[in-house]
Amino acid sequence: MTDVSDRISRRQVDKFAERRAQLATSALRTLSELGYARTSLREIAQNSDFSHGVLHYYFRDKVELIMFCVKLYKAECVTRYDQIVATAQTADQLRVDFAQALATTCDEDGTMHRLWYDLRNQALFEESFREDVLEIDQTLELMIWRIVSTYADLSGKPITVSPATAYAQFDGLFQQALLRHLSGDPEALDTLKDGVDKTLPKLLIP
Amino acid sequence: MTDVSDRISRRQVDKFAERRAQLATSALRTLSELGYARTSLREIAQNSDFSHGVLHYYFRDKVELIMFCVKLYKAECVTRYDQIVATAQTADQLRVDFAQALATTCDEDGTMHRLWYDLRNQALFEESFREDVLEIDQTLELMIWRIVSTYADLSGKPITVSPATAYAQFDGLFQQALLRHLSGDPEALDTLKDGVDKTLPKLLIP
DNA sequence: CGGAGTTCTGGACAGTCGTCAAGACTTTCT
DNA sequence: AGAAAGTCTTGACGACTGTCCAGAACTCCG
Repeated sequence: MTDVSDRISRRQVDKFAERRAQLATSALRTLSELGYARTSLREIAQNSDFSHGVLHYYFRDKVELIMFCVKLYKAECVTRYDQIVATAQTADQLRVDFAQALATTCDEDGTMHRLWYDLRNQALFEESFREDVLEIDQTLELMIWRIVSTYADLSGKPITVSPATAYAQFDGLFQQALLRHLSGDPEALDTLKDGVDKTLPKLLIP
Repeated sequence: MTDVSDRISRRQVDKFAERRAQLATSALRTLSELGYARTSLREIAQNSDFSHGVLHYYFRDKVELIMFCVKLYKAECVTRYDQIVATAQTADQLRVDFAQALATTCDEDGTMHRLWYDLRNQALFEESFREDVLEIDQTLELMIWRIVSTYADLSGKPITVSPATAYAQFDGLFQQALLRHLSGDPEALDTLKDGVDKTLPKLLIP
């Protein structure tokens, strides 16, 4: 009896979550194209297989939908960099791979990443965004910290800065590169790689 | 053709420009409070001494008004840091003053600065914003570069990074601190100062 | 004073927006 | 089979937006 109802409810929950993810995935296309402010629920629905009303069936409001979208993207994004940590054999290789990965992300996922920055910026104004934004920011900081501490291990030297400082520096480099890159600057990606190349070693004692 | 630019050239520039500045100043209050997306022209007018119609008498559209506002703020902002360069006697003093100035700006002008970040972010989506945003960004990069190169002179050591990299790092630190500070983190400003303290010396050859 | 030029008001317009609810369609259970 | 629950569509609502404009109010000079 309880087994049956459990299975039923679980299956329905799965289906519910599945459709949420499906809607979120198609919403991400629109959001990354237009940004938070200019994206309407009708526009999202038009770029999906459903009508605009269904969004309120699966999400409480616009904010919940968008937060869900960005978390979905970020969760997948972080794993990509952990692979670099796992496969790196030498400090130099890690440094090069990391710089290349940031440049590739900037190039291929630039439109997605600008959405993240857009949302993080909204958190500067709207308090309701802050909890989720800070949480995502924390996972990114930890991701960078795994890179840096692995680099330190491979180099055999201690780190001199805090996780927050390390993250802020690379985030600044990436953001700057993103702006230049989207503006059509052909050197943006190389400048990014150069910046990372120079910055990473300086986080350790020479 | 009655255009805004016509009025500028035809009339006594003084009075027209004066009112533009007056409107922009009062608009800055609203903009820094609500951000780009949520600020309407009616809201701006309500926080000024005029009605909403007058904004289109002095500004072509919303974009021109907002750009004018941010340029106004940034012009004043940059000068504040040049004073530090002018008065610094030693490298250590410059480093401490710079770190303190960033922390003070973050604390006192945080709401203004988040507007700048908001606008720079819009440029990631809207092409029409990019020209002005890149121009302002350039003046900020140069401002940081004057700090760094003066610091290098006083230290007697050469710089190892490009202006773009130096600016990106400090900008990242500031932005991170701003988010934490506005979120109520009491350590945000100290973390910022610590990050700047650690970052600035590492831009030079040890 | 009077009229021309300038500045400002407040309403109208044509949209867009998020949200909601009534109902239709589909799936699942009894 | 039919009932129940779940899913989705459609249209409507009020609120809000940037822009424009007719005309009131003001300034200034002859």
